[in-house]
Amino acid sequence: MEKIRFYPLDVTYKVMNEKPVIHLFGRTLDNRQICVLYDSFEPYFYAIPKQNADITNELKNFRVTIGDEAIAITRVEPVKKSYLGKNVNAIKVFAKLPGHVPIISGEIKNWNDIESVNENDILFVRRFMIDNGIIPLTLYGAEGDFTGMQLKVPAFKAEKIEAVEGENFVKPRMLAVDIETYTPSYKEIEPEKNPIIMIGFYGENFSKVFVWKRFKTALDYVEHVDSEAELIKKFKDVIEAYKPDIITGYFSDGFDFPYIKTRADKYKVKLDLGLDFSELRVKKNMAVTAQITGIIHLDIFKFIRKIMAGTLDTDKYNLNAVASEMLDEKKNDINLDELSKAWDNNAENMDAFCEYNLNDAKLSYKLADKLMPTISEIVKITGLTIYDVNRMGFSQLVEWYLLRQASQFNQIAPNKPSNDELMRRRLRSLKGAFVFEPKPGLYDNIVVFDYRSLYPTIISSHNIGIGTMNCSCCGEEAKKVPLEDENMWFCEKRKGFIPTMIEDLITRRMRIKEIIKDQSEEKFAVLDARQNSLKLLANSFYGYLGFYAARWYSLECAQATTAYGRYYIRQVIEKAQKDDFKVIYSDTDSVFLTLDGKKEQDALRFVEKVNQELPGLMELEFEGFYPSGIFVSAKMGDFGAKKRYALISREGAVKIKGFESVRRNTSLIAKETQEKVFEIILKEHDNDRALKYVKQVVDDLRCKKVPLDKVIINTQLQRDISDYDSKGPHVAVAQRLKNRGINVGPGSAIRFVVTQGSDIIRNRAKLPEEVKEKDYDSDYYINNQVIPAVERVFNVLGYRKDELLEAKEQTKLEGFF
DNA sequence: CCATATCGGGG
DNA sequence: GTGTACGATATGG
Repeated sequence: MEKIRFYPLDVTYKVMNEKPVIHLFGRTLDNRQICVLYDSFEPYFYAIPKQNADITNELKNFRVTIGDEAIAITRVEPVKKSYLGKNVNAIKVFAKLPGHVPIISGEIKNWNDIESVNENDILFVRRFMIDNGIIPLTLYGAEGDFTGMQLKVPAFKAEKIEAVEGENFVKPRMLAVDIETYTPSYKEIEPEKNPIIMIGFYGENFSKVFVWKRFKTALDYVEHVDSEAELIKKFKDVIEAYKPDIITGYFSDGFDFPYIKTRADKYKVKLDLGLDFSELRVKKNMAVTAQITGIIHLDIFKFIRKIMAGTLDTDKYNLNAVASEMLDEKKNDINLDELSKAWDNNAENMDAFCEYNLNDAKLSYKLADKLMPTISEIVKITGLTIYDVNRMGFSQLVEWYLLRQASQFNQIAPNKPSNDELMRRRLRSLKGAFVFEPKPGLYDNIVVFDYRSLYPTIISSHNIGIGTMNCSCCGEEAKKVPLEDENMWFCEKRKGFIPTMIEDLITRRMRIKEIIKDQSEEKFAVLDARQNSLKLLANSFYGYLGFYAARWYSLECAQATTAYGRYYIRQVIEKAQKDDFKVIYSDTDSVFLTLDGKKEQDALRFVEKVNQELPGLMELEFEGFYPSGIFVSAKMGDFGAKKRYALISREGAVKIKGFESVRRNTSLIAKETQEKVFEIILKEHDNDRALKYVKQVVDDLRCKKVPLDKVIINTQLQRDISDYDSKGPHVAVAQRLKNRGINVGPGSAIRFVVTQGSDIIRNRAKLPEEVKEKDYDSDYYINNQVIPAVERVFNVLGYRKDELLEAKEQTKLEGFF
């Protein structure tokens, strides 16, 4: 027997000799790839019999024949478990193969003596990982022997696998991939029809771009091959030679890998990239995914959109926007429409496209590298593989965290809802947070308080969970949830499963926050990623409880959470008003007030006072002081709209919330004007100067001083031109493109400028290329773009719309004389 | 107005 | 693979 130590990265199983064999692909402590095999884990699920029913004999004798295969229960084991707050005598039902579990459980779940069948849909590999405490990226020791099994990496058959002390695996070997395809302007992307032109790779000390035509190039990383089939073979060779743990790309689940697969199939090139020689698997069901056995495919776009979206400012998740914000780097500025032209034209002037291709791969690599600490921490908290974490949303991450913990806490997990139940749940809604509408206006000396992790701390502090709701042990004695029309309470004697889990996440995070300050830069990054992941997960619990497809769904619990939320925020408002602060706005967990002559110190003391009376982990925080802020009305009425304000910090940073300043169908000039107006009003408190600024822009538009590129409006066709009934300007432009023989379809980006004239707008919408510099319609841009963007702000300040439009003061005319 | 359909990312 | 996304926005009835 030999001993090895290794880090699992990707886990699968395979049926061999009628036995499921777990394959743990990973790296050994001395950094070699390995596959650890384990064949002693049995598939099982739970059956909960009705009270006093003894079904062990029936289960033992159970047989079903599917095709010519006889399927039986291999053995049963009585177990004492907890299920939704109650103790139950359950039966662990074992099967020979994972595939037998849904068959057996499906057959027996309707038996009269069976209350329910549980955990019958937990994937075998995940079941194995939970039951054996396997967490990817952490160190394990295995005892066993190397076998002669044919894999691309050494195979080690383990008799025993156990966690051992040691550093975590932090530097997976990563390779980023990006392809460019032949796609003429305004044509759709068609993998069946159009070839891949080039494939770019970026890794550690590795930059390559392969192209299948020959041309002169000054770039040393460009390599030529003779056909697209060769190119695809090269793709396989590079991956096999580089031996990455992770292959990453941007939207590679949905684009690069499916495209490569389609082209490979066309040429009958086998993409047996898996470490077990299995082929790249592209599954085109609901969401397209691409998977390679033993190598983690990380689609970094998916992770960013699903998990990081809330922490980013951008509301577009294309590579350029995301890289700009996260890396402060951009995509190369080229016109991709020209690529296909250059390709047809003897592959001349290709260098810029090769650079573009490599840069995209590089950006994906850098994004994946930057997010690796966060991904790794989510892996360690949930125990899922990187591949799985990459493809799950918050509710699934919470669910798998709970599933793993449930097993540790001897809980049987509730089932996923049936379709009927799903429909019923979807129809239910809950009362949300409390909002104190702001009175529109400009305010000075603003202080903002907010509850730190309001909902998580409520769930923990008030013991909110399914098993603790309306318990008989406390009954009417317990403190009631502040709901008007319902009598609800949570146990005050024993802590529930859900609140225990969330409390654990919150306290773990608090401990990290305490020690994080005096760490080296490297340690800080890891700890910061960990505390952030803990926060992300804790913050998802409330949403999870109210999520219709959740196993631990409980709208009652979600309702109790928001009820307490409303209660506590109202408390702050009332107490602040009693202490003579002026409350101007409040939403969910934050309160904005003005000092009204008092000092910042008074506000700090107020927070302390409130905190003394809060239960458990709940805490009100002093978020900040702002010398000035403006709250704006959504409609033109007297009441402010929620979540629409702009604040300026002491340092002069303007924080804009809730204004559609970056809308797709807005021209640059409208966006710019809005931003500048906020800046002038908040920084200089000079409304007249802000007004003058707008008048100047209006004036510049009238005199055509605003350059053409600031009046271009970007839109995207949503469907086929013929399918539009009402033809907006962008549809009219698309129609004209089509008439010219250019194939525009859904997804085509249409840029246009509204030009002068007396015709209806859609007939005056032109392509920017067709418009001369000063040929745009000033009135359209003034009245439909710039004025609407700033109108609300000026409304609040007591200006009327027509004042914005009045001509600039006569000073301007002096030039005429 | 509410219900249903499509889109996102990618070239 | 003991599986199947999701939330926003645009259009249609």
